[in-house]
Amino acid sequence: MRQNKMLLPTLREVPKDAEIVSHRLLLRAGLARMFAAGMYTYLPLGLRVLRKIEHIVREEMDKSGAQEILGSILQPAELWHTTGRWDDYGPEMMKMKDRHDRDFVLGPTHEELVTTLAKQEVNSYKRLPFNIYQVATKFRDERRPRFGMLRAREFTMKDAYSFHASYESLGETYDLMHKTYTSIFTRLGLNFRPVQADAGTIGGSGRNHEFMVLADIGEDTIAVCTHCDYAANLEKAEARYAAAGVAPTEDAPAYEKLHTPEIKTIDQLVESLNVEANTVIKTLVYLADGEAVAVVLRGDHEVNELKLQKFLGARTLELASHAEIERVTGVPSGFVGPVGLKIPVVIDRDVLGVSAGVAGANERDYHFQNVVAGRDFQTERVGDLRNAVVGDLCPHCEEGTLEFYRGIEVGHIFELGTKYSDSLGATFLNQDGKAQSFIMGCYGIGISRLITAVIEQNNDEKGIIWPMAVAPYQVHVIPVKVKDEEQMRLAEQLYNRLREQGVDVLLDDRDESAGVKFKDSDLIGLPVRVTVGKKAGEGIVEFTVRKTGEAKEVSLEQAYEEIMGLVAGH
RNA sequence: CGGAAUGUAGCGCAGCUUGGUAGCGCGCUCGCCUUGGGAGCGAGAGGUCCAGAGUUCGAAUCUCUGCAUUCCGACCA
Repeated sequence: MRQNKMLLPTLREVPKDAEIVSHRLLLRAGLARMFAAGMYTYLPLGLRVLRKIEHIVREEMDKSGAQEILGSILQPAELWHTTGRWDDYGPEMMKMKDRHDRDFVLGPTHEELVTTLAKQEVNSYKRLPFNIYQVATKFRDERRPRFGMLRAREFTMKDAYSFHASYESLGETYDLMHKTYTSIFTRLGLNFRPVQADAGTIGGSGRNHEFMVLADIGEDTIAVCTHCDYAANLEKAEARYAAAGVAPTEDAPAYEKLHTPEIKTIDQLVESLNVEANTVIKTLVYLADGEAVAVVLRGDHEVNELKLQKFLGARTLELASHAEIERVTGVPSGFVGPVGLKIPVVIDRDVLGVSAGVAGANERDYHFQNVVAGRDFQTERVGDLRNAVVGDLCPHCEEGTLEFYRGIEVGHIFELGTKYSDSLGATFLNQDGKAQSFIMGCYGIGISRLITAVIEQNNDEKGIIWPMAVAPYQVHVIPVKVKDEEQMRLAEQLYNRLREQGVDVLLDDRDESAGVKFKDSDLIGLPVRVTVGKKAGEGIVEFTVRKTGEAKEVSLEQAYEEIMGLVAGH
């Protein structure tokens, strides 16, 4: 491609609404433009990156034996009513009506559609297992689109769905997809981790893993063991309970009341009573399916609402407001405690290790000290209800502790089981001649999100540093002075020769100053640059690797050989 | 959905307090000059000042309402 007429609008100044590095570079390097929150137009350069990522994903999926289809994005509401997800997904879905006032959905994911397809077209165990996928646009009406393309309302996703006659078969395909995803993200040059996660509204009965690209701007926190390969999303991460830390209750003195006017928060307690936060017993009030329940935690811990919801078996869970707290407990928030509390109480197990704690007295402006779990309040319902914290013991091995990273979720794989086939009545005849629900798995990759992830992990103060595998062009050829016939002739010669060999080359044939060309070249970040300058007459050019900045003067022939070596395999 | 900020030329911003001819830098067009790190000189083009209503002789500026974008949180995956 010649740069002169290309729609490649690089920006010198940073658009003020872009805060994170990848978003700024996306705009500055002329890859895409935003027209409304969470909606982007890919420009030529950005589209090439998207296509290259898609290509790698397709190659690896095809290699795994999966078959590509393309489903309708517009879907009738009935499908979603049948599985109950019209309500479960709720406002996250883009909904619309046609001229007959019938409801439709712009698909946020395609389990309903593909399961229905299988129901209609496959009716024998002899056709199983199979795995079908598509690369398609998805719509989600996000409450808050942000971070550029990281959380968009319209985005490109690869989604795959596998169908099986047995759980063994599902497990095999799940493992294969795990391997396939690992190959894909490795080829993209990403630093990533597969982690255990929550299945969310996709649901499912079996295993599920998220593939996380490590990056500070990631929206998720992941807990990783220092010793073994345990890694989990914080929403899911367990901490091994150190039972040895439980103190004997007999030794503690009886609890007594303290006057603590206007002392409501843990921080205030820690300061005014001169105690450690880990000896404070805090009590939060939640509404689980509308019923009040008190959650008791150590002062330095945070409740994990997913764990709590599962522990309670609740369908909905929300933190009670100050008014509701006072209504159900009779005490203003800040002074609620487990001793003598009237509403049901659940306790995080680490509270059992607090030997003589400080807790709310269920009376305005008073706390108790020397409170002991089991002696002073009931401990019938105890569980792991808190977020793991740095330094917690690994739940998986004997030696490690947990450390935290931020991650961008770029893939998620699920063992679904029969959730969708059951509700949609998607069955096949098994070997015994009986109707059986398909056993399913599903596997997603956020293709457009990967662009953000790649940029986030591959940039410097000058711009993007594309890995060869996804670079929009592999080589940037820059004649410094386009009016110099010698320079242009040499540059064109290299450009044409590389193109004939199938190398993606961008030729900067703009009549711009050298400075402008170099700045743009660094910003766009193609892996290799060949500068044709003053020594063009001698057949000498400069060969530069963007990543290392390493530059050397070589003959045109040497430059060609170096490039062919670097692009080999891509 | 709660909190905060911002909206003026393609991009980045000033002007608003104290109402009176809409400005700067970059980019863009033309000419000259220049071509190894966002050059220089000269001449130009480009604006419903987010929208609507109000106050006023007069509103980018004051008031109200709405919309949009961004950030924090909640939420989602």
